[in-house]
Amino acid sequence: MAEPSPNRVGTTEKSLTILELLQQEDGAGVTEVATTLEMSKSTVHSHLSTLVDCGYVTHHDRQYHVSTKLLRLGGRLRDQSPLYQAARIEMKSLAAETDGVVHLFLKEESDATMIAQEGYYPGVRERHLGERTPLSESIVGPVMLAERERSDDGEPDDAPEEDDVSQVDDDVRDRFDRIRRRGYAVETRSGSSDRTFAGVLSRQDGTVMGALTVTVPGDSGSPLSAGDRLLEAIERVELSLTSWYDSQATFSPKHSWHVHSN
Amino acid sequence: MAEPSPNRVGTTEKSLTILELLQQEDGAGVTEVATTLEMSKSTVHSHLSTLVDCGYVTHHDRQYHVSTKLLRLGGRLRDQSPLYQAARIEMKSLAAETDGVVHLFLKEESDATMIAQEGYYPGVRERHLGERTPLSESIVGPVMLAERERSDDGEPDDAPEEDDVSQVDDDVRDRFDRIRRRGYAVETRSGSSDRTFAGVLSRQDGTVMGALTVTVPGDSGSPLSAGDRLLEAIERVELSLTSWYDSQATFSPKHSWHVHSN
DNA sequence: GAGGTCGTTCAGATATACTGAACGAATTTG
DNA sequence: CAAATTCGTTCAGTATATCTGAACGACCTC
Repeated sequence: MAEPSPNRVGTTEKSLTILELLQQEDGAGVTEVATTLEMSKSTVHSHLSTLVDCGYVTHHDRQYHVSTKLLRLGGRLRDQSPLYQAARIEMKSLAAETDGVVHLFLKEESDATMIAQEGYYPGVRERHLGERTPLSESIVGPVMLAERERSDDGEPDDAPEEDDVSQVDDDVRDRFDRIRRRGYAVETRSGSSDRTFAGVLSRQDGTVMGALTVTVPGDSGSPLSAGDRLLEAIERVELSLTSWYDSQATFSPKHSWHVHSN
Repeated sequence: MAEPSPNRVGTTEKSLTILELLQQEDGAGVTEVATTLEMSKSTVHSHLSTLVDCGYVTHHDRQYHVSTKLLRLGGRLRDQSPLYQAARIEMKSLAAETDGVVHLFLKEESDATMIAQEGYYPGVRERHLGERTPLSESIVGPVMLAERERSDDGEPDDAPEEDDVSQVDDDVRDRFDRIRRRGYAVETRSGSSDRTFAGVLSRQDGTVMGALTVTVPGDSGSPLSAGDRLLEAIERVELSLTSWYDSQATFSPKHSWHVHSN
């Protein structure tokens, strides 16, 4: 919490800490925040009043809750992203045809963030909106890493960065080979009969933008059709995505949308 | 912007203003923010560094963007809400059976906030996640106001509050009567053949929690089935909702979830 | 290669955020 | 029903941390 703070910061950090505490506890009073964060009551009151005035916190009945403004700001970030716009239609049809749950992930550095969900059935693995999981822990990780290796084969491009893919053992490498040949990865969670199919979304130049997954219950129809259907959806999303980028590039070459090409 | 600020605030307000500017412009540089908000470049740099350290802003390639942390915080607020949990299953089935788009609204004071969407088809009215519209402008407004009037008839309950329903003309009153008798409202937007059916979600005691809407294309099947199907879904959601509140009330009578009973 | 723009850093001066105590109100205890 | 406690809020003073302005280095443009 009390970082060495290489840059110059201070008051805002406290306000945001309070905000996140309200999120975790979902709702708290002044003294509760003050004792938890070891701050003066009056200080907490000032910060909370500020957050209320700015619309980030509500103040009903002596309890402070985070408001829906965070959802609104984050939602517009998502809605404006070309990845979401390109995937929207396919997510709907993919979920409808497979009768499963479709998740859209956005690649951020070495993590994958879930930004959209379509479909639902009781008992399905709960993924939270905006949930950020490291690539090494999620199923989208292997498929992204495998895809990256493939593009690296084509052209050395940039530096290999900070990832331990260079020294993978043969076991993992074999798995990557399978994923690469098939185009998607399959995961069967322990304790559940659900199967999750995950494929990567990348641009024409090979940069990975995100991933698309579809989870179907174990007792659903043909097990292979979901994977094939996923590949079709991915192909269409990538097509729409590249066409969007082309139209943007020729129009206004200002700033490309989140091209963390590193 | 420079409000009279009845309370004591200051630095945090500036940081949040910068954050919202980054959201609107989707991404900006230091000088762009400084000139827009009439602040010193070094000041803006400090605030942006703070936001980056806290994870609310990313800093790739000389451009500052809002990160997905806002979506994550807002998403957890939504996922934990009993309204969303109760409506999840019904939203899916309602969207699937009507082949339309289902929106879930949360009532906040005199506004309705869209917190979840299920289904999609090209050309449908775009509602943004977290979008907050006054009750007077949206279709969910009349249905909520009509429902409130009905509950007011039953028991005077609280004070009539600040709303101009008391002096509505007969035209509006007739519309309310129709909505009350049917249970939902229908809206046909100009320039589109889509029809939106909106119904209110309320607890057993009559307090309005939110609204559920389903929008179907004009050329879809039977026009009435969507409304009937909506009523079924609402009934089930309200059932699940009240049972959730009962289990919570008997378990821990600490703080009820967002009971803006006023 | 020169001019301009942009991001970043640094030290000083000013403003302002933090502390502590006290008040009123709501809630719980006896 | 009354007393005591808890909680939220307000207020003035002090010390802190924020803001300013200029200067440096990097990047892009002409």
